[in-house]
Amino acid sequence: MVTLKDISRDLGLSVTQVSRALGDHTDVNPQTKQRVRAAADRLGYRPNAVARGLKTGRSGIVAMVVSGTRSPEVSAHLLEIVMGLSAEFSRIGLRFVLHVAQPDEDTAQLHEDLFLAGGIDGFIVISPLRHDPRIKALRRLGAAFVVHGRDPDQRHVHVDIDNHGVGYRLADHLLARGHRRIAFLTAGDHTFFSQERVRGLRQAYADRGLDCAAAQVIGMPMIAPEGYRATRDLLSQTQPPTAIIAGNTMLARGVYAAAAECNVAIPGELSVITHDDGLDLFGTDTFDPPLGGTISPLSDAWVSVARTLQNMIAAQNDGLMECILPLGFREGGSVQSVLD
Amino acid sequence: MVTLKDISRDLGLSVTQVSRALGDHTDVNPQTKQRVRAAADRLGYRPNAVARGLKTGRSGIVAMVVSGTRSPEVSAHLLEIVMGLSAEFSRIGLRFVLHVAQPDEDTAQLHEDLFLAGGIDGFIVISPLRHDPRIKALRRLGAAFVVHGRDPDQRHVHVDIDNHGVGYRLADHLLARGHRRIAFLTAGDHTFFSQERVRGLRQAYADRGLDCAAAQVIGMPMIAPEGYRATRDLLSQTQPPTAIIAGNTMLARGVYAAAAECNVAIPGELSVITHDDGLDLFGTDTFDPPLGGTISPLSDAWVSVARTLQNMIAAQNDGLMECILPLGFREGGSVQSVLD
DNA sequence: CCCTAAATCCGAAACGTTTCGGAAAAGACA
DNA sequence: TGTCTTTTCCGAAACGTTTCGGATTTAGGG
Repeated sequence: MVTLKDISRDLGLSVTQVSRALGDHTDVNPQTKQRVRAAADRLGYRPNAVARGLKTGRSGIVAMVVSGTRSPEVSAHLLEIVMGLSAEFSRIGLRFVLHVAQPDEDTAQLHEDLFLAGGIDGFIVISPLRHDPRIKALRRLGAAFVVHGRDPDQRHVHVDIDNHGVGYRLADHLLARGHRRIAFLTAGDHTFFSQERVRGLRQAYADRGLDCAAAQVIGMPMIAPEGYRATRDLLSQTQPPTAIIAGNTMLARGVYAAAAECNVAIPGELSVITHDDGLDLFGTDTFDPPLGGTISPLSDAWVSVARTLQNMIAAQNDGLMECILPLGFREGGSVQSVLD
Repeated sequence: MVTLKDISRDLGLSVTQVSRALGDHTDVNPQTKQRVRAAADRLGYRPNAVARGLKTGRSGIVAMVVSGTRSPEVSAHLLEIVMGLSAEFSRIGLRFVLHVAQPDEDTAQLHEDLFLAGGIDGFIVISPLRHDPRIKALRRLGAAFVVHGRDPDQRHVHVDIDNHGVGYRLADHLLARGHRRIAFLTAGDHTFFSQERVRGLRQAYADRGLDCAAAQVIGMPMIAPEGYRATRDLLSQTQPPTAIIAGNTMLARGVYAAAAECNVAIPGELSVITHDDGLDLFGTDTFDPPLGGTISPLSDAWVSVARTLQNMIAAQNDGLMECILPLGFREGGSVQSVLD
């Protein structure tokens, strides 16, 4: 391994000056810098991240811990998220690594172990639950971390979207077109984002003076097979809903499949609408008819997540920060009015 | 952060003795060990992995770099692999992390950067190509790594199965039951394992004095949609094959789907057989009729991979090691004889 | 009571880097 | 010539750990 000392010996300089030259500090002669850089190149010097980490207390590595899963969709979704985060972090000079835990492993403990061992500057937490134990652990440890989403039961830095707005706008879009019996396929009640969306939906009914009892809120894992199953059930009711809100595009995929199988035309006999997180996988443009709804690309979220975490690491910024990303809307062709 | 120095001060001992006590060395009084351990517990001491890494040159972290992908099946497959490796490494006290590269990123360069920065003891390489650039880079750097699979163009430590045997046994099993027109759905020719399997298949024909021209070898990405498409094509031939060998269970899934859609009965009108890597996802018991073929659980491979890498890291073992895992066979109910 | 060996301890150096405080040299100005 | 800046450099300490070599104490054997 080539070290600073090797370069300094080669050049007859002190280790100090070599370090400062490579770090482009001010108090080193410009042509000395050149010589040092040349020598470093020639000898194949690579700074030792471990030594640097010991001295500076920073490794340049951020991590995310996720639980393994059996669902191919969840895996694919997860990996696309990881790719997005990875790209964003490498853009700002940080390295992003993933630790995949066993499904039954205690991830809060894992975060703690990882943090206390040192060598990890910060963490990303996604899909927080209410009273999320990972967040609790990271807070207790004083670790730098940012959450994508929000746990209302604990204060923490987060990047999120306006989920109340998502529920409101999706419902309102349907209500404005005469729909009343609306089914809302969403996550279980253990997640805040789902609670918020439901609240938004109810608000939309209320703002129009309507009774939200006409809406059916159904919680489930947000993957295609569940959307399929729920839709089959819904369509076999005596009074099936005229519109379905799918919490994400995977659920929507299931809704489309079930509708096709039941010979229910979209949007003729059933309107469908979703929130689209902009992942390639299950993109709304792969739907026929094209799927409408709110849009907020995750790729935008990752930019904020990465930058925010970088700030926290650099500045020990303890001031609570929150970043709510804007919401778009795409008309699509999956909704039809039921007004006369 | 609680350090050895804190403990030593608390106990009136030297840092040396504290370190040795916690390391359970011989020349420290048993009851001193107790005191030290108690103090460490009480103060909440956690060894600093970075400092230890600087001193020992080992971090206890092994990594795998993979390219991101668009295919949900590949993602799911990958994540299950990662879970398996993760479990195995954590069992032997090493930490396994994943770095997901962009699809267009140079992974060989990434391995190099990661290694030269220090802090990573070894690497896992899966799905090697011929003349694999990652292997070339790791060899050049003298890094510890083990490959699952094999690149015959370079010497390296690897854990693999007998792929010639896989091809041979699968083909032989069908040939013994009278099949001659056999389609073999496998990976492209850029992978050694596929070449070997094909060689095995040809050998099986030859050993029976048969002309292997009756076999169709078709290369493709080994995922369900491709298996589906290929099977549709095959079944629409004027003389369709009487048996299909699917390179893995994902391909087999596609084969089953296509056969069902074409109203071709398995095994009545079409025999199917596969190599099963024992992943939960697409397990052979989820097939109807149950899918037969060779078996070699990847979970077994991970045990070897982890242990081998551990040895390499510990002992700088440069002696070329190779580990060929045994092959099982499961009869299943997906093959029928075409003999009179 | 002395000598040796075992048991138990400790100081100091090392890993490779960053950085603080100062030192030397050179030029500017009086 | 002497003083003051500016430029350019360097020694040494520090991060937290492991480990080598030696030091001190205690026990055992004669």
